[in-house]
Amino acid sequence: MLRLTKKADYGLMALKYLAEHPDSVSVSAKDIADTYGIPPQLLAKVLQRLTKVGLLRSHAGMNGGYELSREARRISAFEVIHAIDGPLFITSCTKGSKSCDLEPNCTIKEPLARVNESIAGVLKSISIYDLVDAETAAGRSAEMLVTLMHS
Amino acid sequence: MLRLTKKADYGLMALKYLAEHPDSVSVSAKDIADTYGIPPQLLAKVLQRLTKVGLLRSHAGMNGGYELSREARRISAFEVIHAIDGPLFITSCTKGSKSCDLEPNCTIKEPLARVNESIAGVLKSISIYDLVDAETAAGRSAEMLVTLMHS
DNA sequence: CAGTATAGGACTGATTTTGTCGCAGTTCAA
DNA sequence: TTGAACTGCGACAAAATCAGTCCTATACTG
Ligand code: FES
Ligand code: FES
Repeated sequence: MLRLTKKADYGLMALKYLAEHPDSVSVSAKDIADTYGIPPQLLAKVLQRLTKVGLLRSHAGMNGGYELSREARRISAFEVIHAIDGPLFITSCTKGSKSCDLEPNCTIKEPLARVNESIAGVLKSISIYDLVDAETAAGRSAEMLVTLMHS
Repeated sequence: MLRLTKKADYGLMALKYLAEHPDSVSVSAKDIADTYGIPPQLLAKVLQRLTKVGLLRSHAGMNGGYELSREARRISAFEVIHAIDGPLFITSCTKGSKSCDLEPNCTIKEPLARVNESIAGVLKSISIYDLVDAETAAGRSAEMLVTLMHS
């Protein structure tokens, strides 16, 4: 349950890699795929998607590749996951498109929406930079959560 | 993404139903399935699973059915989801059974484990009773979270 | 015993996820 | 100007997971 798709995982790994190599002007999908041992073409698609939503800047051609469009500190895990896996909804029926047939009966959706918000809050409080410098993540996460809950 | 399986949804709905009908000594799977319009046999399996892990008590035979094994306030959404959807967590590679092949390279797992804990915390702070009396859920959730984070 | 209910294994079909292939466009540098 | 090394897509195939059904056994009630 509640598991991230591999694509999202790949995306986070790639962004982390980019954050760790700010010196390189741009890194190709293949480079990242090779170092992590993940399917190059699949990673390429993930990175293309991240580019499309504006988290990355791409550069075609020889010595081309990708670079972060903002500093790692300003890219949240939520954005990445949202871009790749789509809007995260804990309820099995996606409220967005088509409400499920048990809508009138199901009273579980509402309270679970709050849980959803909490989770989104946690994810928003984690930045790519936090993945690099893992130690700071816990503290920041707790801080953000408290303020989030008081709002 | 991050969506609950329908089974887990059904399980939560059923438990909520049971919490709302404490007067009835026991309720059959069919009763619940009918009121919510979900496949009876599927719900039956879910309830069987919940019985197996001790969240419900079952009673075969005529006028048989299920009842909560504890008060609704003491059954968390986490337990229900965990029982039905299994222990798999936000990291795509289940740490429990078999570590994925990119284990040595992937440095993302660790920080994400914290996120995982936070989410589990939220789920643990929601009880079946909170689903019934939805208004209180938000408050309790926030409270629990803050204490959780400070531990 | 007859009827109703849980218990659970096996199985099929639907849906989602994961990964591949092929081709078109872009950039760079020899 | 040619070709190698890239990104950008769309379609597709393979694999895994989920949802739902069926069938049989067992337990309890009256
Ligand atoms: S399961 Fe669809 S509205 Fe709750
Ligand atoms: S994806 Fe398996 S260890 Fe990170």
